[in-house]
Amino acid sequence: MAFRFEVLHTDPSGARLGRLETPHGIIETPAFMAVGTLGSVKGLTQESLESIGAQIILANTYHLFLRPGAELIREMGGLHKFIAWPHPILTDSGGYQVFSLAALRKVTDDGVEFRSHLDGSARFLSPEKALEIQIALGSDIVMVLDECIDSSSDEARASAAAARTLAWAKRSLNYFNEYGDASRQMIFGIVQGGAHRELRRKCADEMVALDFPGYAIGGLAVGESHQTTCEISAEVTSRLPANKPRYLMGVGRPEQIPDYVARGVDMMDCVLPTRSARHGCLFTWQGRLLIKNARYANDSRPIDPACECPTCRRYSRAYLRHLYISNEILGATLNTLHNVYFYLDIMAKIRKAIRFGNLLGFCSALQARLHTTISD
RNA sequence: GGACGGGUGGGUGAGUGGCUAAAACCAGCAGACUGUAAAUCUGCCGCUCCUUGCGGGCUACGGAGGUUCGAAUCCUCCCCCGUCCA
Repeated sequence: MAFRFEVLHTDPSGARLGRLETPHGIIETPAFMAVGTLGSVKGLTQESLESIGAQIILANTYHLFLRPGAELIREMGGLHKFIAWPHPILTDSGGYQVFSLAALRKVTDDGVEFRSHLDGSARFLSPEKALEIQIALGSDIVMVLDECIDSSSDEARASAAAARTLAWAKRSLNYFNEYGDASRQMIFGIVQGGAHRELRRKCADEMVALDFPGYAIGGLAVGESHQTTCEISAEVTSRLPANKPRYLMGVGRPEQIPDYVARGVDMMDCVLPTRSARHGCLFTWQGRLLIKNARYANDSRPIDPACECPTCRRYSRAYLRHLYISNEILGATLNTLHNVYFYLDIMAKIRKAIRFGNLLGFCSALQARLHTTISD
């Protein structure tokens, strides 16, 4: 069987240790997936991703559809070959762009009409089209097109988006069953419902009834409190089948990740480590470090003395600050390498904690300091 | 020696009587970033006082005088810089 997910161990908190086998490799869960929207984790080479143990990365259907186009990627032998990443890839459907590009799109029951941010041309993404593209890309995990809304949306709005997401999920599944290959790609349904528990429950139950091989929780961490994100996540995961992977989309901050894992989440992705790195915000076991701060001008220490990433093993804060201030590309690369390693390291430590049944102990130790900005 | 042009806050550089502590950009300082339209965005950036307010005082547009209720802006002289002519 090309895909196999198994839960190896469950922590008292509800956290799951698992492994997901795909045709391009195994993913140990809970897993963090670095975001490579355009087929590139910004600033990093595929070699460097491998060197820090990345097992899966994300790419984006909408963005690759605009450029270079799904057809070209298919001609080039598929996304894995095109980007020279022979390991697992998950493609997001473009559902998030429904949310983030609100000013440039129009949503109907049919699908989403986007005005391309590249050239202004009209582009249409339907559930079927999103699947067609992802099938052409050949990603290991494909996501259904969903309607992502602001978490402050009222119940009527959230209900409509959830209903649309559900209808689209059915169409997506039909399309995939007809044109896809379940031995080659795994399709995930996405639960919406805003910050409304009842809607989330309903959407989760109906999504489960469609019997997807995996489920995602979307539309969270888009403005609501962390507590709400946790509550909604717990609400949804409690309704999802235990033997299938759960993916909480778009989270989170380092100190929040264990909270999601404790709600039974197996997979996460977030632009925070990569974007923050480019913006000079580095994550450490002591909290966040803003490398451009003047206080690091002559600091010969590594970003985090407790970190064993390639950046910390070799380069000083002073040098990294210089690179950042001077706008040198290398700064973005080294910073990104550190932050992604840091996230992967958190996940490795979380998996270890789950194995020993002590995730909550790990959480409290971690969270006491991770939310701060360090100043030494 | 003569003719033009010009000297503005750390830098470049707008501004040609009050709306100017003085645009914009850069530099500097600080902050934000959660399925990436993001190597981006935001705030501060003369000194000082306090009841921290679209608050008060002081200093500031090469220098010194002057005109004016009011001058970076107009006039006079001086000092610098650039270009051209002797």
